[in-house]
Amino acid sequence: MAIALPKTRRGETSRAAILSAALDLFQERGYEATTMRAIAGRAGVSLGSSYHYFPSKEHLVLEFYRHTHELHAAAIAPLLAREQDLAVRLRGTIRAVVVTCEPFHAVAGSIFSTVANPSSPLNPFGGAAKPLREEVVALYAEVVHGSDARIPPDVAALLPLTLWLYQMAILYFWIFDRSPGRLRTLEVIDETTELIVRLLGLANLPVLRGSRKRILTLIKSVTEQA
Amino acid sequence: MAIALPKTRRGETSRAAILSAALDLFQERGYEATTMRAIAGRAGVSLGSSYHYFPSKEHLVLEFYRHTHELHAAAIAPLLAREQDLAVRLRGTIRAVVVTCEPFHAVAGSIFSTVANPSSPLNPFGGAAKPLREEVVALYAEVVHGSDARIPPDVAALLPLTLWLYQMAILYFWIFDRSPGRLRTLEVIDETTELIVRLLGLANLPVLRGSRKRILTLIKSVTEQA
DNA sequence: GCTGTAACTTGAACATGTTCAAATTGATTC
DNA sequence: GAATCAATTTGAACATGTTCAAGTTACAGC
Repeated sequence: MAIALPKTRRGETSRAAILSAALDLFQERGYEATTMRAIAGRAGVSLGSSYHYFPSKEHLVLEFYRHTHELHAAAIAPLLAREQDLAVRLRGTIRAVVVTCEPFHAVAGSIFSTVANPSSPLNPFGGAAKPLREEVVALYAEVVHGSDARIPPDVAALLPLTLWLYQMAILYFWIFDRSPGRLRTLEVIDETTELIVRLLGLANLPVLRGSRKRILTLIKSVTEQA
Repeated sequence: MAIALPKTRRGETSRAAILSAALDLFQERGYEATTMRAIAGRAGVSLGSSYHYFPSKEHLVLEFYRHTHELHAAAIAPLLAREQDLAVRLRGTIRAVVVTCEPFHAVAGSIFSTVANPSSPLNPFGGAAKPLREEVVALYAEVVHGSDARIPPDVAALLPLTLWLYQMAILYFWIFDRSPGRLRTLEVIDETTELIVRLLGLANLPVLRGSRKRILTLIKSVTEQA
């Protein structure tokens, strides 16, 4: 069960070959159609060896997820370095998510459901995915704090986590999107990012103060469970 | 693949026995721990017979879902007949969802993930689950329209579908809730239902008009995909 | 060079969802 | 009552994720 980190060069080679074969095959055939035997076969190792480095097929998905996160982070680095406007930063970041994931669109459905399973070790609220989740949340913290938007501290504290949830919602929509060029998802992104930024601007209105407090308490309560 | 509806009394008996055995076992052992062989065994039929009436194990989950929906609808009927206040109706309805589902809490995780899988025939946005989804949406339409709340028509038109989404979100939270008596979920329900009703009251404020239109367009766009 | 040990590798074995061709049943028709 | 035929039932066979005990490798210490 425990993940065995390779301790020799030979082990590193094997682990890397298995991971690389898995990523390729997931992309080529999808998650379910990729068998552990096929992964082992392409990696040039035996079936049992795969289980030495990855406790289950699901754990290979986690690596897949990490892979796309790294692509995404690299893709938006220039934007985050250059741009100050929050709406532009947010829109660019979320657009980049779906652009980065586009090659995996056909695969994404089964992967998402694997990850959404609360009893899976991989579910984003749970233990195994925690390091990766924190990386993504940190990325959204940079999106927010690197902007020139003036956001009340109580809102700013919870915004990155909320944006991470928002990203997951967009991805779920994207999975169902069959429109050419995934245009509908891009439209929804443009709409929602603008809406979010606008609502952030309204958060200081007296009439919304009460609701804002409620919402913040709620988000804190919901997320601290994870 | 096609679902075979029983055409003889004998077939009806078999189908009913399989379904009943499945519901019992899902509750006793959970979804994954229940094997098709165990279902067939308890139902007193052979393994192959189960597949004559239910194309897959997942399809048995759909029946499970339908079962809880019927329990839920029955549970809230008195409330809906008596009460006029929207906040009370909504809170009672959502509370009843988690109360009804409580016996299945341990099982709910894997069931939810099965259902959330976009490539599953069962996913709530897709085809096979459509009739049931429409029943649930209709139930929320009754919650809204049977109240004395005065809601703008454009909002009222989309509210039931939105509340259905809201119910799914609450259920997802509930699945993770390990607090005694599921108190945290009940708290979140109280908070969110009050928030929803309050925001509905604010929807007519001029400053929110623009956002309201945006939000409605968005919800329509998101849901018509299904 | 030898030995011991930890790391690594292997593939057979197992459990379980699913398929399918063949067997059985039971009602309808003559 | 015999023939027919669709509905139903059966269980063996298959694919695949996972486990595990046994085998192999390679390096550290002598």
